Amino acid sequence: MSRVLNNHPSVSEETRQRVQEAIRLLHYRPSAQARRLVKGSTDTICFILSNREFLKTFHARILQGVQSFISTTDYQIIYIPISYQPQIPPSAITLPRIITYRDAVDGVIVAGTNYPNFLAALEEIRVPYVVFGNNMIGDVPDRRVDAVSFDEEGGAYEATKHLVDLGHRDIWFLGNTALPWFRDRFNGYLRAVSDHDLRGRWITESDTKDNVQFGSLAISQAIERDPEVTAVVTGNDHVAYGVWKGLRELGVAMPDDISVVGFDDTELCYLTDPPLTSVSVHNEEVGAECARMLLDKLHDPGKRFRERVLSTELIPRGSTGPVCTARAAAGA
Amino acid sequence: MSRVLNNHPSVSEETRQRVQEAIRLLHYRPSAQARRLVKGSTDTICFILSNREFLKTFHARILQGVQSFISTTDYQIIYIPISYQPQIPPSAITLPRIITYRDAVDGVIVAGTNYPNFLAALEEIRVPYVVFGNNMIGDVPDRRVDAVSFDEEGGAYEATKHLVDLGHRDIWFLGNTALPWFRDRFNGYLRAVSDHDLRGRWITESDTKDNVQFGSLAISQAIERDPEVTAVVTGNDHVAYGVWKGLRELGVAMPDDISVVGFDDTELCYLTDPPLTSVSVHNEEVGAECARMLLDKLHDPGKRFRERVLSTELIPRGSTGPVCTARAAAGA
DNA sequence: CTGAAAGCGCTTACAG
DNA sequence: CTGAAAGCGCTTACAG
Repeated sequence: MSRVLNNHPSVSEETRQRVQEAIRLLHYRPSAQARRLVKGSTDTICFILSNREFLKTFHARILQGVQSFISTTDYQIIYIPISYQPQIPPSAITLPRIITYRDAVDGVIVAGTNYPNFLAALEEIRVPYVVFGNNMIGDVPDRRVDAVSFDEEGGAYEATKHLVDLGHRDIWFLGNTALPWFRDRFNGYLRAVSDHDLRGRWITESDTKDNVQFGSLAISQAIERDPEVTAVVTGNDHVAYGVWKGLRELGVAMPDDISVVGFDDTELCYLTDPPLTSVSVHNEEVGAECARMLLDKLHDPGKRFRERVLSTELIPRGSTGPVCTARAAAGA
Repeated sequence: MSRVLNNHPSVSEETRQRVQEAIRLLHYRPSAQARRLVKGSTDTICFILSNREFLKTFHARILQGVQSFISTTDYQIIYIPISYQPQIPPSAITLPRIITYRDAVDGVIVAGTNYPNFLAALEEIRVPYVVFGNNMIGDVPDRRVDAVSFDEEGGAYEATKHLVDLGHRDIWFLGNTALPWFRDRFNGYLRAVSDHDLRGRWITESDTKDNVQFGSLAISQAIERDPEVTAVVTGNDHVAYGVWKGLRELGVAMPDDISVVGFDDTELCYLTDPPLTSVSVHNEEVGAECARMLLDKLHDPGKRFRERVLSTELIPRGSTGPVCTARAAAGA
């Protein structure tokens, strides 16, 4: 019967029919466990979300990318959120039970916010894994991890350049650089500003963890300190949304007086008027790339892959416009 | 060795030590498959998201609830998005490979948007399942499915009553009732209005699928047709957000001139000024309840559970206020 | 308390 | 082309 189930070539048509008839009659369903035991593989990968309160849209899109790649194969995805302390030694981390088995999952995709100690713990039990690199905090010491990232720094560079190309010269950066990813974005901004011989100005410290609120506050401070400002690059869409709100309260028009660029290309972009220009990080591609890399590793155990960095894409929308518009408005 | 691993009582301390030493030395990790084969159970449940483009926040919260309940047990969750046609017969639906096995998953939680044919297909292969009931479209014919829902109708009733209690008499409902869940909410609104001898008015048709846009349009139409309107109940937070935007453009103050209630208690509630009063549906509790019911079923095979309906909770915020404020403002 | 054996339900050479 | 047997790596009575 096994041969019928697995489409073995050497089965006579008649036998095949008979067996399939019996299968139907008996409501037979094969045992996945027994098959896996003898096959030695599980066709299961694990998507681990670390240190996040729940699966927000950003990571849901990554998971979606993983899923859409994986769905072309026979693999399936186990979803596990975990949390752990950054400081504790690897051996003190309690790994999810399921990955402590030798053959329950073939490999792991590690998303969420992660620290080197967790990766070390995975190394210890020799589970093949791929990391979503952008939210890694701290360096992985001596070895190159297999990671997929998108280019925060390049995205911010592009965003800034977009404003420069529109004629802006007085461009601020608003975003709390205590967050590592905001720091990379800030660096991209700095490089772009310096490449174009402009003077950069910024607000990178924040009392609040609420990025929307930070945005509103920061833009009013920026305008106060620098009434000539015509454009801002923000740490993410939430900050940009806050900026939009702040501008409305101040009676400043976007983009006529001030152009605003967000980052992450979230749903927030469509909640402002006009919609936000933003940097899309293509989360689904990131997820698909994680999945691809992991499957490559599974087929080629022990092999190390270089970090793969996906480029971002600026999506121009109504929140950014040529600087002349702003001047005309100011002159009117 | 097995006895050591499974903490069998009758193992001498010395033997235990020796065995664990060997386990460490050899980097031994047990085989999940072999154990499951002999145990006969998988400790795996499957979270199926039907007919959705991806895991949005609403369902992510349900999944989170499932997860947080399940994490107190030894179960794990396989995540599978699927899509199928509502009209085709059950036998024509391609079920995810994994649940066609007899012992790969112990049970299934069905979320997303679902139709009776899919449930029938699950019945056919005798997989224990629990359905998230609110997004079921069409009735399940002769038998009671095991489902968990929240009370849309009651939530809308409560929202409307909240406005009545604040003194509002001219309350509109805005929401496209082509969507079944909006229809239930509309019914709750109607019942509340009728219970308080008020005349209800509404806009329940829409050309656009964009609820934000619908909200903006609808509120301006409502005001045009009925300048006396002092409050609106909306289909969900997106509609309410659109209403807020529309009000700003019209120069109408919220809540001073018009009070607004949203539904779902999403992140949007904090994006308006002031924040939206909304009806929380406690997604995580819904998820946890699905998980609890499914595990109950697994322990008690064949048992049918009644649909469990969880109550919603009105979360009052700044977008609703007493009607007197509005009158005072109008008089000023 | 512990060793040795049976058995879970498959797949896959091995004979015929 | 197909039947019968070995073996995957565990758990759990069964002896001792």
